[in-house]
Amino acid sequence: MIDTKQKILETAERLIGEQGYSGTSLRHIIAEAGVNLAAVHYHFGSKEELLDELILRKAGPVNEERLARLDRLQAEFGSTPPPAEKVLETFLLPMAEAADRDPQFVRLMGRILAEGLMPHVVQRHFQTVSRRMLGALREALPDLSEDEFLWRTHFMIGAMAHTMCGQPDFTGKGGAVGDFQGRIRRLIAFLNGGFHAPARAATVEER
Amino acid sequence: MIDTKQKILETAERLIGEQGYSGTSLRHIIAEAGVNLAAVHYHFGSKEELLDELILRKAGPVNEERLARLDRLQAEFGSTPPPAEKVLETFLLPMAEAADRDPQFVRLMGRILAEGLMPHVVQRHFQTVSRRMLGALREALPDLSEDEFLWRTHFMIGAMAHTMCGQPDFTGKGGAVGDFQGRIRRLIAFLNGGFHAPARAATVEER
DNA sequence: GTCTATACTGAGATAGAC
DNA sequence: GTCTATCTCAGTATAGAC
Repeated sequence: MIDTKQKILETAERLIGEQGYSGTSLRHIIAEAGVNLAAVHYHFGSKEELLDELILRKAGPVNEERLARLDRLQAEFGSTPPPAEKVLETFLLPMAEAADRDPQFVRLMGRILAEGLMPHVVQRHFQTVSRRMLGALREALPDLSEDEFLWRTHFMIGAMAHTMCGQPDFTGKGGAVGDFQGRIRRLIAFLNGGFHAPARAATVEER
Repeated sequence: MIDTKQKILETAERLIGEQGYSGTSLRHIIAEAGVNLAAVHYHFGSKEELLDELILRKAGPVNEERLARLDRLQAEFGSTPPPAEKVLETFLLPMAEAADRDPQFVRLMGRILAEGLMPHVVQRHFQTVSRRMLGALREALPDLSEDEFLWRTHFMIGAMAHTMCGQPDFTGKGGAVGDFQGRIRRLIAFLNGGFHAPARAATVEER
């Protein structure tokens, strides 16, 4: 049945989004999906390749949207590089919009990034978009040293991953659980401030 | 042998720091330490409690140093709240100094935070210091709304965790693997910029 | 009190029957 | 394509040796 593969994908996405990759066993997935354990290995090969397929299906459209928006942004600005905040928006807003449509997926991606698992899988699906985004960001921030810039993108990835898979402890008051766009707009403002901060480390230790 | 417990702790710290908590089996630990599997459960009860003991031994002194520095900082400033950057330093620098002495531990802690595992264990060891730090940070940033402040601390945790357990991809050039203090000073500058960013993402840059 | 030997359950993976 | 049976290795539990 073609349904089998689809049911595995849907169930895996939901459960991994809820409990993380390591926290979700194939046996849990197949029980909820009502399929046989060996079917997973027949259709995907391994648990890791199941995740790979999941990422491909969900992240692909988002990454295409990102590249399209960056194209438009750079065309709009012509020869002058677009400001960092605009670049951050083309990178982060498509994900936020996808998240409000499909919250499971973004939590899944956040968990993958945060857990640091399968870097080769992540790299394969995101290296094109990340190379272009970081290039555009670099042009917007020509005054930063190369090391400083790389570290700040590292900080950005960490903040982004953590934001994708969780929320702060709103003790007492509920705090909007959904509303990824609002959350991501806050993140963009924060990151923009961070990227434009004076680089004092560079003055303390020279490189 | 009393050495058994110590050997388990040392080996576990090293291996978990290298491969993560989930990626390190007890059987790998006991093989390297040259002890029996059941000895782990005799001394610690479970893999999770072994990690708990590890965190207690290593994070305890760092957290005491953090609180002591915050005390001194607040005493120094009297009734006016110390600026955010100073508060961030009292929170982050003790960890960086410990890291340059003992790199394994900070990578271990970063992995725990990033993997999002055992939140109750993390909470128990860090709730005192985090409550005081966030309180001091809040006083330094009275203009932020409560939600905005909470989200920004969330971004901070993500950037911090990611920075503790990894480094950017210095393609080609090596990039100092150690030097946690330099890395953390860069992070402090970045976070300080983020915390002081205008609350709503403006269409036009103003910095 | 400390540790060893051993067994139990559940994880991912695989071979082969249908 | 699907399913049963089985393999290895994970964390855990316990009885008993010293």
